This record gives sequence, structure tokens and C-alpha cells, in this order.
Amino acid sequence: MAVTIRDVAKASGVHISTVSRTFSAPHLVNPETRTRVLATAEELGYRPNRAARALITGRTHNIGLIVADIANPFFPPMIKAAETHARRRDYHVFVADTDEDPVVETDLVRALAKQVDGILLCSPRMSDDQIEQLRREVPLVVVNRLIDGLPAVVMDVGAGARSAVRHLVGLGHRHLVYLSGPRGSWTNREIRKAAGAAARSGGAELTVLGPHQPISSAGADAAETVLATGATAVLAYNDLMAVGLLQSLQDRGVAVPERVSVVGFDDIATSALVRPTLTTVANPTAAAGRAAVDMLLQQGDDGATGQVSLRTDLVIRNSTGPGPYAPAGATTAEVAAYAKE
Amino acid sequence: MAVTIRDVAKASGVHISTVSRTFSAPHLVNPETRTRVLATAEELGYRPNRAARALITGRTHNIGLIVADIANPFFPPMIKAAETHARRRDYHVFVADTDEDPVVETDLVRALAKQVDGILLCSPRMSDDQIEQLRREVPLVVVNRLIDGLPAVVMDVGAGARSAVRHLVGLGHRHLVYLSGPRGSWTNREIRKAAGAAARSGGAELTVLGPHQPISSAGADAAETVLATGATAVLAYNDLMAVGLLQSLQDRGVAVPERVSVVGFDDIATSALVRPTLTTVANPTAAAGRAAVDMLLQQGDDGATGQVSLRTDLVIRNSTGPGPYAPAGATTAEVAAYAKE
DNA sequence: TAATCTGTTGCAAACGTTTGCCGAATGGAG
DNA sequence: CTCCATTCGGCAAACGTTTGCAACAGATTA
Repeated sequence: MAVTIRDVAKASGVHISTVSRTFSAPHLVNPETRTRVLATAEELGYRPNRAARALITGRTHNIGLIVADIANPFFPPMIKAAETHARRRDYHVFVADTDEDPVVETDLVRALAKQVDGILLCSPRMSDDQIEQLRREVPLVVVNRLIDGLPAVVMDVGAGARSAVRHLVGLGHRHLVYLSGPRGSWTNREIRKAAGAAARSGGAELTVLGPHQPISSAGADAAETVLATGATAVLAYNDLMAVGLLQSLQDRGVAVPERVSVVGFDDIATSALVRPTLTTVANPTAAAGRAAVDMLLQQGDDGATGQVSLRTDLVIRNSTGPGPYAPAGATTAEVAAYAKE
Repeated sequence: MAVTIRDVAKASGVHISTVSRTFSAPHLVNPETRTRVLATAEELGYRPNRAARALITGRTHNIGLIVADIANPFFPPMIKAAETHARRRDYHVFVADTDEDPVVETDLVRALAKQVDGILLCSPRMSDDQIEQLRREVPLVVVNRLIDGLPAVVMDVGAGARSAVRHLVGLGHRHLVYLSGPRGSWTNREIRKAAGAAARSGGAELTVLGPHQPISSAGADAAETVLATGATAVLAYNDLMAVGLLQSLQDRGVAVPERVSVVGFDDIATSALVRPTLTTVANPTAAAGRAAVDMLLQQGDDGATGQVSLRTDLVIRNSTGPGPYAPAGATTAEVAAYAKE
């Protein structure tokens, strides 16, 4: 059916090993022979069978990319960047969605293991132990979570949370709320810790609400509780929740940012499209995808297990404004400038 | 290194073929032997190597999913649904992004061909000829495009466009604009044709603008031109463009829907989050993903090349309202009801 | 009792590659 | 002219499976 190395060999009058070498070790074959083989290969439409090659070399030139939820707008840019980057290095990418289920995660890693050279585990929800176990079965790079001894790419959400809190405190807010994300999320823990510390050192109070599903309806549902705390500023686990909260507050006639300021995380596309536009901590998700791919592909060479932390950036838009303790008469821009350390 | 069928055979004292059959044809092996083999397999942590199996059976149990742009919010729900559906049937999914480039599309199909049992081609930008050619090299299902003789899953965007136009005409609009999408898009052509016909039969004028990139900034950039036409209602190729337009109109102080009504396509998540919320034609993208997978997997059995068209639904929200020729005093809801045939 | 059938297992070839090894041919050095 | 090194290409084994065929035992039938 399909044209194989054998067909090319026959058609060009050489042994199959010569054809093989023409493709995988060109310097070992006479330039003349090589061009002849390449010509007939082209003519016949021959393409090497990667699966067969993998069988003997042990390298599949495939990688796996496992995420909690493809439809969560946080992931697509990362998937896209990782796929493009991998393809440029001649790797194909399996993408799988776990629906935030740790059991599915484990099964998926095992199922994919034999078919890939390594797996990118994005925002995994399983325990550290499970991940370390899997790491023994297949090369792994963890994204959005730090585990001792495991290669990882994370966004520095701690720093992001700190600048967000400083921004809010600088604007004159003294009582903040943190809208937690899902249980088991490393990112969530980091943000909570960093925000708590930053609030304390800024002389502000931080009320933690949650856990919540990382979706907009959860943000909307939290509006009532948020208002009940009497806080004047909210930091949300992600933009989806922040946007949900934003809309819900507006529906209740609560002015943003006049009465409540809102800050999100991720800077998904929607955040610049809602009104008021959302102040948020931008994560370099595309860069993270690329870095993770690089790390995975280098893993074979040395055994070094790097851990990189990528810079996050506070993007100040219109959902944050002066709070009750703001310097009199200051505008958002002026006060915000002060927050820039 | 990894545990193979041979290890299991040795450990349980049978021939490798018996182990093989234990997994791929259990009824051919004695229940006693079978349980013994299964036990040692479990104990050793054996997992069949799909690549090796594929080599001999010719079935990889993988499928390819090629989309124009993973980061376009239209696709993730479809990717997610397709992946989940495929996995339930024990298939793994390669995802790849072409960045709207027809050349990359072709290369990708060829590169993936040997490694998959078939490919889902979503919103392809290449010519019909090229697709028909590729179809000879690997089983294909085309999504969002209709080509004679090729299995396909499409959304009935024509019907969607018709209801959108009827809705607008019913509201009293007589001059509409269609904001075209990208060149080469089948969907775009369908919408344009259907909208044109519906407008004519409703006694309204339709001005076509474009082509445009299917992104929000293109919608925003078109605002000026749209206003210059004097039209009172706009149908956009997709929600991204519609939302961009919405914001741009607001920034110019043009009230929506009071002065201009806007309708989008796709019903992406953002559409319900912007204000005014967007009236749009909802596409069953998840269902399309599942249907396409089913169609691809059945293709082997019979040679039947089905073509299914999925229902679309006009979702009326707040970006559309009465136009200049609306029955006096009518509210949006009342007038809209009239449009429901 | 012989012949036939059924259920279970082993044997070996095959899938499409890669790669270590060996021999042939070539060319330069001595 | 001989010897050695180098370059090139063929041979065959290997990767981890599946599967048609044959062998065998025991059960059933005539």
C-alpha cells in the first residue's frame, strides 16, 4: 500500500540500508547515490515511517501535553506555543484534557508514555508523590507547579500577587479579599501566601474566600460574599473569576472601580474586552510553553533538572482605582505610579 | 529497559503469542492461563507498545486534529470535545496549528499521515483540489467546509445567517452590513450568500465589507467604515470581530443597540461577558468535534462518506434592538418574537 | 475403535526501520 | 608493486508486536 524504504531501494537499485542512511546519516553515502535515492524517493512519494523508526531507535519524536482543561482560555496560547515550538524541532504533540481529574491524569501519562519521548504536565492536580512516581516511567516537565527535584517551568505568580497587592495598597485600600482558586492548585497556594504577606507588610487586611472552581460563574456567585466582607478591593485567582465578579457587581449596581477594585490573573484575551477593562497580572504562557518544550527535549542530553521561573507583569487597566485611604485628590494613574516600588 | 511482552511471557511460563492473545484476543486463551498472565503483567507493570502494534496491524489508534489557530476561542471547545470523545474510544489525538497557512496545512497532513488512522481537518484554507489529493493519502474528515465526495461536518451557518438577518429585519432594520471573515473560508462564503439572500427577500439592503482577519482588532478597525455606510445593523463573521466592533463603537459614543445593532457568530464564552451582551449565532462546536471523530472512526468500516450539517441557534441578547422601521412602541422582545418565523 | 472436532498453545514470519559488522573498491604512501 | 587507510554499500539482526499455521490433547461422534 504505502511506499516503504524497500520500494525506494528497489527502484533506485540499492540496498534498503543505503536508503535508510540517505535519510538518517546522509554523510555516510556517496553524494551521487544520495541524489539518485532522493530523486526516486521524491518521485515515489516516500515518507519514512516514524513508528517503525521509533521501534528501533527508542525515540518517537512525539511529546505529550496534558492540561486540566483545554477550554480554559488560559491554556490555548500555551498549547499553541508549545506545539509550534515542538514542530519546529520536528516533534509532534499529543494533547489531552483531564477535566481537572487527578485519576485521569495518571492514566493518561501511562497511556501516552510508550508513544512519546516525554510529557508536559500542565497544572497537574495529583499529589507530589504520584508525579514523582510517574517521573520514573517517562521524562516529565511540570508546568505551573514546583516539586523538588523535578524539572519545572512556573510563572512567578508570587511576585505577581505582591505587585497586585502593593498596587491596591498604594491606591489606598486597606481591606482586600482573595478569591481562591481550586484546591490542589500550586498557583493558588503561592498567590495566597504572597498576597497575605504583602498585605501584612503593607498594613492591610486580607480575607481569603474559597476554594472556587476557576470559572466565571464562580466569580459571579462570590459577589454577595465579597460585599459582605466590607472589603474595597478583590484579587481573584484568575481572570475568568474576576470577569464574572465584575459583571455580577455591575448587575448589583456596585460601581467598579469606584466602590470596589478588582484584579485578576492571567490576562486572557477577554480581559481587555470587558468594561471596565480588567487590571490583571499577565502570565507569559506562550513563553512557558516554549521553555517547557526546550527543557523536555534537552533532558535527554544532560540529566540536569532545571527549574525556571518566568516573570509576570501587572497590567493596570480600569478595574482598579483609589480606595478609602487614598491621598486626597489623587488620580488612579498618579497613585498607581507610587505602587511601582 | 521497559517491560515487554517477552518479559511477561518468561515470567508466566508461556509463549509470547499467548501473552499477545491475552490482550488482543482474550477468548482464544484458557481462562486460567489468562488470569495468570494478566496477574504477572500487572505485577511487572506491562503496557502494550502501541507503535509496535501499529506496525503490524496498520492501525495506530491515533488521530490527527488540524486547526487554523488553537488560540482562536472558537476551537478549544471543539478540540476538547473531540479529544475526550476519541479517548473514550481508546484513541489519542495529535493536535496541530497551521496559523491559517495552507502550505503548513498540507505539510502537516503528510507528516502526520503515517502516524494516525485519520485526520480531522478543521476550517482548512487550502483549495478543494489539494484536499482531495490528500484524501487519497490518508482518511480525512473535513470540518466547517463542504466538498463534494468528502466526508464532512459543518454547522448550518447559512440557516444561522438567515435567522440573524430575519431577526434584524423584524426589528425594523433596512440597511445591514456584513463584516466578512478571511478569504478562503467556506463559512464566510456561506454566511455572505445566505445573508444576502435573506436581506433581499426581506426588502433590506446588505453592504459587504472585507475581507478581514477573524480577530477583534479587525472588528474594531472596521467601526469607522461601518458607520460611514449609514447602516443600522451589523452581522459579523465571528464574535471576536463583533466584540471588537462593539467596544470600538462604544468608545466613539455610538450606543448599542440604540443606534446600531450587532450580531456575531459562534457564541464564544466572551460574548456573554461583554456589555452589552452579544446577540449571536451559536454553533454546536463540541457536537461537531464528536461527530467528526465518529465519522472518521466509522470510515474504515463502510466506505460511505457522510456529510452532516449541525443546527445553529440564534441567541438573542442585548446587542440588538429596534431599528428605524420598527413598529412604534415595540420592545425588543416583542419585535424579536416576530422574527421567529 | 477410528475419525473428527474443539480448544489451547507454540512456532515463525511479518510490519518498516536502524545499525554494527564486514567486504570491495579506490587511492595514496612507501 | 605492495600495503594500508578510507569510503561506500550490502547483510542481517533487532525493535515489540500480531497472526496464520500447525501440533497436540481431550471430547464427541459414527
